[in-house]
Amino acid sequence: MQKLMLIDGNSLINRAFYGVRPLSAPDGTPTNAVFGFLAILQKLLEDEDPAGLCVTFDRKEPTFRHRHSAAYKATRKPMPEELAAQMPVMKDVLDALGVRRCELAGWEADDLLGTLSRKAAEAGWEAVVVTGDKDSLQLVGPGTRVLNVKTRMGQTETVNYTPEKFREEYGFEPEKMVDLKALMGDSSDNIPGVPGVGEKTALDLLHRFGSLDGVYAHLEDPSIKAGLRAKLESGRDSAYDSFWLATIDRNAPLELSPEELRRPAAYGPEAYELFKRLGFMKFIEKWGLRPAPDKAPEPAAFEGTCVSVIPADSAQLRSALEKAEGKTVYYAWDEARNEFAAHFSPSEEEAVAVFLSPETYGEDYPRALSALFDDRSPKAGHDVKNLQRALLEQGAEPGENWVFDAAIAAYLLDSTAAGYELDRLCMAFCGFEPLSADREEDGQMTLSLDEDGEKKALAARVGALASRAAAVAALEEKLLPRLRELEMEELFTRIEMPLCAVLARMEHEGFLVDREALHAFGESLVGRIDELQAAIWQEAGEEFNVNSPKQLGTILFEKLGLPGGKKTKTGWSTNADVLERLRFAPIVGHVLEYRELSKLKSTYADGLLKVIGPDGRIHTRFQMTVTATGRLSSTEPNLQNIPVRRELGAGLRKMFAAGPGNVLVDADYSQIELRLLAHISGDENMREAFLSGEDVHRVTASQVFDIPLDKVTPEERRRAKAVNFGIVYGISAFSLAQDINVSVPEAREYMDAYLRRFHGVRDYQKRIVEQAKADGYVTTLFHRRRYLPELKGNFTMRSFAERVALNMPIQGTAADVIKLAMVNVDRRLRAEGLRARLILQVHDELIVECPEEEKERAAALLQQEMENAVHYSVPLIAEAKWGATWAEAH
DNA sequence: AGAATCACG
DNA sequence: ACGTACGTGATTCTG
Repeated sequence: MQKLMLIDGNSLINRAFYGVRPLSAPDGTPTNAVFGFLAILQKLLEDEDPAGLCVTFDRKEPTFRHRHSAAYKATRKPMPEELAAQMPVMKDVLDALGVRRCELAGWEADDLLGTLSRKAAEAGWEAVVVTGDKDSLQLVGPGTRVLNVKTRMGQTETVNYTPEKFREEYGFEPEKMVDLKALMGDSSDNIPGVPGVGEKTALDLLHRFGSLDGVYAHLEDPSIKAGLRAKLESGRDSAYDSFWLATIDRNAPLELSPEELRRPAAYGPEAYELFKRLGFMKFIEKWGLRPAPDKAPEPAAFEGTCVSVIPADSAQLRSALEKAEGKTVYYAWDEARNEFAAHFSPSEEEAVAVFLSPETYGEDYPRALSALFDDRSPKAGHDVKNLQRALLEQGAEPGENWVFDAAIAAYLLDSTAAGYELDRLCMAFCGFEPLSADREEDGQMTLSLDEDGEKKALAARVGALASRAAAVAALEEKLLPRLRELEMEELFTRIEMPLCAVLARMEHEGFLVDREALHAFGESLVGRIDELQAAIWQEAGEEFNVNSPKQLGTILFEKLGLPGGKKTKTGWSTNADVLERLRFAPIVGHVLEYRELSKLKSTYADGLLKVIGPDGRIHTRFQMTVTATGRLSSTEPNLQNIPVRRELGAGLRKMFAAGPGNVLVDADYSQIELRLLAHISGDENMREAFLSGEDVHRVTASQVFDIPLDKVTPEERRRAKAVNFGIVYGISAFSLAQDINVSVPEAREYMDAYLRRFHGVRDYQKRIVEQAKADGYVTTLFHRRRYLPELKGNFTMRSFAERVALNMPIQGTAADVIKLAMVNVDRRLRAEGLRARLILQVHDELIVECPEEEKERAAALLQQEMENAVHYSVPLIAEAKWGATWAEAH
């Protein structure tokens, strides 16, 4: 049977709008809802592959029904301006894709969906109605399904309502959806229903009496309590009016037949042009959109002479670079081939590209590279840290004076963007894509072509790399002024750019690990893991995969009947929080230990062994453009989450060691986030706590529980610590209660007491949220910013965004501060001629490896630079220790 | 590919 | 009434 997909345009674009991060076309038109809509559409088309497609829209004019309803008084909520501005774009997009739109004055989108689905059924097609609202569920029936689309945290999920599914969920026939709405109403649709009757009551009434009429026919039924009966009696008119309002009219005067709604076989060039203009790279690729054959996209033409130089020796290289003196040089590299290009403009009429390939140089390649990156000019690139690391791996010098990184600039402008690849940035900021070097194809070309062909292939590689370098120049022109406008030039120039080289060297240096000890540790776990598995199977009475939460849940909560609340959307929750409460059952203790050990074995023992380099060291990769707050992250492997909290796991840190004759110096900030909260909020009480040098959690306990400082018990301190953490994260009483295992009212008392005592913090919280709502973003003390579009969303999203608004300035400023400290530490270590080198950062902790004899100086230097990176109204304290291993030094 | 879990600050 | 702490990454299972 052929499928006709009917989409409720208004409902879907609304879903797409909320919770989608801000996004706009190069000309400034907001496009986030359109983008979100397309993402949903793409998934729908993939899943369902319908033969026909139509999107319906509401008109602004009130419908016939609205005008004639006594109950319909309230005006509809106006569409947010930002969304309304996107409706014309939405329509252009659908037209360009050849998707039929349908709207009709005086008729609601629902009526059109109803009418079209009826026509589909009559023509022998299956209708699939897609909507985010529940009203259309009344259309479910033979030949018509409804896909209910929900968006959660950017993810879309659909519920497929067949008649069976509907009956299973609601317990009555789909057409009785109208009766349900008539009773319970629908605030989003301005359907009043019976005042005082909600979903629960309405469902119960329908299950017992079958329909609205049934309910009113049995109004005197003794099972209906007097209060409810009174509500039903006084709400009778409203209920029947609501019934009429909620009924979809499947006979709208529409002339469309399913045949006319067939999808086009291919998308035309209009779609390409429009999507390019909007910056929708992802969809151009996904849907294979192509420009009209006669006008392939061209980067803005360069009027002037363009010279490509492939120097054959260092003399030629030197002379090629002469004219670069003082001009910014833009670099690009090809990771797979290890080829590098420099691009610069000696004058407005000239452009020069210098290209280096290992093929030409052999052993001299490092020296040639060092020359290409010498310090006669400021340098710029895209993903500079990785480029610098590549040079270090080659044995070349990346040079100084790196002034611009397109990826980092774009990240500072929007730290929650989907990505910062060069192509994407070009498209978004300059409106064209650079030529990209398709590496694999090139590789095959060179192998199979003759000499002349090889020259062509080489020219293509040079061209592609030069074009990428030139793209960086174009991006600098767009991004740098914007960074200045947002007051982030300092952050960019003084912190992020110099940090690239520091991180490149840290990655290059790596962290020595004891391979044998790590292997032995892993092996030592195997026996116990097997024992535990056997015990678990025995206690369960059957063999199953303990690693499967699903199977484990079934065993624990169904077979063994342990008390467990359903938590996750796929079934039982079996996380440590849940299991910890069930420790009385021996099997649960065994599962917890099994989990602990298998985590250590798979992620740490086995995982780390896999990434030890030939030099015996682990070279993590620090990501500079990942986090929303400005922190670094660490991957392949992640060295920022090596166990420490529990004894067994902490043993791993004995295997992270200093090289022969060396020692590790580990310095960490004490309570940096709380200190920054004290400074940023200006809370006098909290500042005094830090200035006094007392343990801040004890001070907090003494204040919150109103007891003398020396009477604070360890348990009170523990709770106060949890309150402090919670405050930094923007806590609710519920979560605090959960965390420290007290009742919700009790947790609320703690929080109230806290905010009474630290009213500067309370004022700060209020202030920052208001500020965020007014601006749409929050910033750190270094002006790093994070946009918070979710502040405009529903309750859940808004609450989340409010917590982020509280936390980001604190977490983000801490990130700024330690980054600055790293730049200063690295600079001083080198200036003072020490051999000590930074090798790891773990958010508030820096690790240096140095010769034994430098340890005191390195420790002092670390502490000094960390404590003096900034001078705020609360001192920052760092403590440095040393040892042969990470375990000893921390 | 997404969900669940758990390691860290 | 809602739904429940901020920021990450790796591994494993599952559809």
